Amino acid sequence: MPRRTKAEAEATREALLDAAEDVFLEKGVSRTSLEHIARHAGMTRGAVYWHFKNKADLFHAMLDRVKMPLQQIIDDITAERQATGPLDTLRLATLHAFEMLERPRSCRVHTILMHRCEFISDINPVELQNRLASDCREVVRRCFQQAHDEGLLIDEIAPDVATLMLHSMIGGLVHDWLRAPDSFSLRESGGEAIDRLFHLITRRA
Amino acid sequence: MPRRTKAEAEATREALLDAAEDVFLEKGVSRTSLEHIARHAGMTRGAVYWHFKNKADLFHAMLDRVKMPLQQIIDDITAERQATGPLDTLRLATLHAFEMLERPRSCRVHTILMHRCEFISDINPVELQNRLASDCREVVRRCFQQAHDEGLLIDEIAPDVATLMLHSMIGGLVHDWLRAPDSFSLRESGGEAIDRLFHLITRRA
DNA sequence: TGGCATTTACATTCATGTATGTATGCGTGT
DNA sequence: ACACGCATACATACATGAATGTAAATGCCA
Repeated sequence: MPRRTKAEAEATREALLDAAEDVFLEKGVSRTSLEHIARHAGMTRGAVYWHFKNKADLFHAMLDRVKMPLQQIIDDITAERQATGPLDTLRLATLHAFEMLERPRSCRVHTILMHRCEFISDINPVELQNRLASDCREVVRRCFQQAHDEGLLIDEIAPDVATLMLHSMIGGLVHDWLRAPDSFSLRESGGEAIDRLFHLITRRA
Repeated sequence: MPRRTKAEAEATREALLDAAEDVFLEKGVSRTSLEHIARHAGMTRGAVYWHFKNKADLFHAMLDRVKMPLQQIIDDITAERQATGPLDTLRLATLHAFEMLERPRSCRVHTILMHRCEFISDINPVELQNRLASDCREVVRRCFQQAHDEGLLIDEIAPDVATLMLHSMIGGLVHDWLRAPDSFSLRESGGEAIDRLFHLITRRA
């Protein structure tokens, strides 16, 4: 029964993307066919090929519905929301990214990106993450540099080292949590670890 | 020209595994066929099917040639090599794991495991890493608990939090480094970050 | 009625597994 | 020592299934 209204067509597009999230998450990207996705959404492959050029196109459309955590951090830092200083800016941006990640769709999509896919056509998530990571590291580094210049950092920690410590802790927490989201709360346990790190490297008054 | 000596047969087996590392690393696991691997080793699929049951079997044989970093850490900690205390045991075990990871084969295989594969038949690397991670976390936690009991940890840091901090930093460093091994030295930069973390949480005399 | 959304049908490609072919090393008997 | 026979270490050929992309058919809203 083809040809619904324009709004219904848009709804099936979203349903297809929802189905893609489900099946990708369960079976991995390369092992799921477009047939699987279509059937899971109650459609046939024809619907998929009408809305998307191919599997890679669908995959990227799925990615476009969420924001990368590192991109979120970059944006938050450059926006400097409610900053009481560069260290607090970094800390709040990190916690904000954790909150965003715990939203169901974000969690699903990023789990797929991290643990359920290797390559998709000629564009690979590793390169994408690589650029994001180095961009983010640079923004964080500038922030720590500013904190250092303002005398907010303890002497033992150089801005570069602080950057690596924070960045790796964020990456490790996200990576571990996405592998088993039920094993701990990213916002609570992860947030506490981040808080402790900032507590340790902040110069005490 | 079939039937080489037993030693030569073993050599082709190793050559096939070497080829698998190369091609998996370049194209990802799911996108490489056994034909690709065989051709890259100068053989045909017949050789592959002689030495291995199928792709999954070959993949696991490839994994068996290296040791998991987290397993290395677990072994080092339980062996307590040259320990001057629980904190130093943890620190040295971590640095040792970093050293092991920088060996070419280890680097290649773990890059494949982290960034070039999603599922292989019915056994998936995520589950494998998951069990290793929780085992390792438990061993590390006991070590930090002992350090706490001996008064080696500063008061602000509970053993559980220290465990999460160390574990996530290790995971993040390894993850980031494997994504771009040339961008920094795991042993040097990563080691410095780890050293700094232990410096920060150790009670000063 | 015409163009939009979707299904159905079809051709092609590709990886896999298996079956078969084949030449060689190696043990065995004498 | 030497020929014989077999198991070994591969290569080749083939059958199968699965996924992809596309073209034609179909129904429905406007």
